[in-house]
Amino acid sequence: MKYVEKLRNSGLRPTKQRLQICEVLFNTEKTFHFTINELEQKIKKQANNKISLATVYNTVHAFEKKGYLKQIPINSSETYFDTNVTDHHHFYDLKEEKLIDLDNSDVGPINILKKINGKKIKSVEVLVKLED
Amino acid sequence: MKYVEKLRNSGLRPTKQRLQICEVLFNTEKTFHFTINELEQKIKKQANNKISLATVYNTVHAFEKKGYLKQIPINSSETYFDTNVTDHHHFYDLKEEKLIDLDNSDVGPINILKKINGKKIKSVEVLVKLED
DNA sequence: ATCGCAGTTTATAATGATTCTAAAAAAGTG
DNA sequence: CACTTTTTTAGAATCATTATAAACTGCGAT
Ligand SMILES: [Mn+2]
Ligand SMILES: [Mn+2]
Ligand SMILES: [Zn+2]
Ligand SMILES: [Zn+2]
Repeated sequence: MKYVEKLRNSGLRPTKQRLQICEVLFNTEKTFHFTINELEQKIKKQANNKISLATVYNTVHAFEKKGYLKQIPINSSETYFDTNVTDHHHFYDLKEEKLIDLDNSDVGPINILKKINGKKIKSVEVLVKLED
Repeated sequence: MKYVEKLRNSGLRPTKQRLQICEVLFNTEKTFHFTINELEQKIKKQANNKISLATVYNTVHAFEKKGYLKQIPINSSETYFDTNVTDHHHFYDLKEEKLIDLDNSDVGPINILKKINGKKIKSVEVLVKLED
């Protein structure tokens, strides 16, 4: 399995459930955005067996902590995750409630002039809300 | 009362509760960020009488709809609101879980090059996460 | 291979922010 | 005041997420 190493190197045991979730999340051409519920549906369909919801949450949080996923800050009732962990930005289509990637090259360089004492910048994220 | 007109002009009846919440939210030098629970505490202390939690929610949402407040997209269990409704950006101090304003002038001009067919840009918000 | 243990999964319960409900109170109108 | 509409309210409901604790599994040591 191609994800066994990845998991072992992260100190995560390559369990059947984690490997299945890896397939769904990472074995694709394109990266994508998802909620936990969307992921659960995808697993059920693509791997056609169910993984406990608690395990899906646990795994997503474990992967996030290891840097394989990131959370997108959106005002939505459900948390959105992204399999694209490179620095990039987002459109948020308010009507469709869908995220669309915005490459760094689609946004001019962002220069934060203000400094906060004793703190360093961890990330800079732009959210562009879209309406009709 | 200085907020009676403001409410009437928005089609909101100037009730005792709304006026009290106006005092807490808008009768200050500086704008600020808050969660519903922080606002409830502030009301209890500053106006020393309690307003039903449902009313605080109702009022905050009514004010948001009228454009007197805005919601800040953050990954937090509680929703954050802002009494500063001008276009501006935010630092988010991950350890303190506090928002700090970033003026437009503290961030270079942002130019979104990508266009989405049939959609227009409603807002552009930058979130800068801070760590130690 | 077997043992033993820490790590993981799971069903289910608990939590907690937010929303809903429907009855009582207050505001606006004349 | 009498009447209508809006608002407030306490409490219940909702629902995404997290906690629990028992069963299971991966894996290194014997
Ligand atoms: Mn989370
Ligand atoms: Mn809300
Ligand atoms: Zn993305
Ligand atoms: Zn602000």
